[in-house]
Amino acid sequence: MAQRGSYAKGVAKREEILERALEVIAREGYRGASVKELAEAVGLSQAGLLHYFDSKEELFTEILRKRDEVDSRQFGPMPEVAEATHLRSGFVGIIRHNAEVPGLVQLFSRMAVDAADPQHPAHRYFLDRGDSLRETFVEALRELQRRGELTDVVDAGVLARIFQAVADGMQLQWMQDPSIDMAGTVSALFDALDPRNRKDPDE
Amino acid sequence: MAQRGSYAKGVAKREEILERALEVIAREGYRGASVKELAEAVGLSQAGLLHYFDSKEELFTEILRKRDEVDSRQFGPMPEVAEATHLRSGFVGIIRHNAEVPGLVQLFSRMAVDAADPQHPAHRYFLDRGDSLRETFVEALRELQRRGELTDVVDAGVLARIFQAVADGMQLQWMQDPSIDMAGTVSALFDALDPRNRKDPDE
DNA sequence: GTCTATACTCGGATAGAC
DNA sequence: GTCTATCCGAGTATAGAC
Repeated sequence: MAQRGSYAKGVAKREEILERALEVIAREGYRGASVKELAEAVGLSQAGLLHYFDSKEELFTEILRKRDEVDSRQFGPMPEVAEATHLRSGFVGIIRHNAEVPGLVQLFSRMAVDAADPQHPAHRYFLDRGDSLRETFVEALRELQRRGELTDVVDAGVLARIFQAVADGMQLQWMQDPSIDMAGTVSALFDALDPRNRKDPDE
Repeated sequence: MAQRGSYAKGVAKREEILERALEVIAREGYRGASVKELAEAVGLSQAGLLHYFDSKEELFTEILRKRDEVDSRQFGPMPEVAEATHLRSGFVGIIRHNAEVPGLVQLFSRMAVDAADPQHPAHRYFLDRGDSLRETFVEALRELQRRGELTDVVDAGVLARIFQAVADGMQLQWMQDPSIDMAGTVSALFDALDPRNRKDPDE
């Protein structure tokens, strides 16, 4: 099951399910939802939904994957965001968008914790996602450093980790108190790390 | 119950239980532990343990509180860490210490997600803890800004949020991959935000 | 392919004996 | 104050009919 190779089982339907699940969770939130709840929201019985996935954990992992896929379509493929000039606006834009879909933020954070267990289906997902995110970042950050728009006191790889951590950490704060400005705070970090903002007034 | 007022029920024992729980979780890790598991590890039956707490959620919330209490004893009371000069070393020290107690990091992160629900007993805990952490930080950060050791491009309150987010976010990354250097990365952020590191070589 | 029905497990809570 | 025993609900997974 779940294998796309050979003659996969209802791949199209599967994708459709994931997209619907995504909408539902984004709109109605995620509170440790059970398979049954999600199934009904998607218009299937619990058993019917699990027909397409091996387990609950796999199901939710696939939802996260689908989300990345959808996002990267909407916000332009990563390569584009990767361009140094658009890194900041692209990143901040995604975060601003996330503030519109609290359910997905919760799902992501919850899974991130559960997936700490190397046995969890989402474990590899998070590792790979982190790697690729930082890869994209490092490239763009290096370019910014070359241009003198970003501090070069710290290695770009470390800065990439920091940006990732800030984004994830701000989500935690925001879940407790949705009134805070996730995107604005991350944006401020770019300012704080821009050496040009610190030249003496008599430039 | 759980009220310290009037004639509390075995307050001493309660505290002892929390301290033991802390040790056990720190040492043996936390994998969404059940009350029963924890109870046995602490030398009680499930019912025996729940005699001291209203519910599982309340129990684990209290464990987090106890942890803060213990930590603040070990690392000097917050007021001391709050001193600008020691902010960085104090903060980084705590993070380094956290890397020695993975179970507590997991418990904290897990609870942070669950407590997004305003009904959760730990909801207030996280709000208050965040407030007080940032309060402490803001004071010290302002002093650093005055001394010219920290960028003043961004408001100290925002910087405080950023530091909190980085610490929390690095924990998530570290749970996935314990080989990364949480403390070192946070430390690097201090460097990156220090304007003195950016003066021209011909100072 | 999808449903209904059910089996099974786990975990939290509670009653009641000692 | 602590235990044993039990209850109950939730939730996943699976069997089997249609």
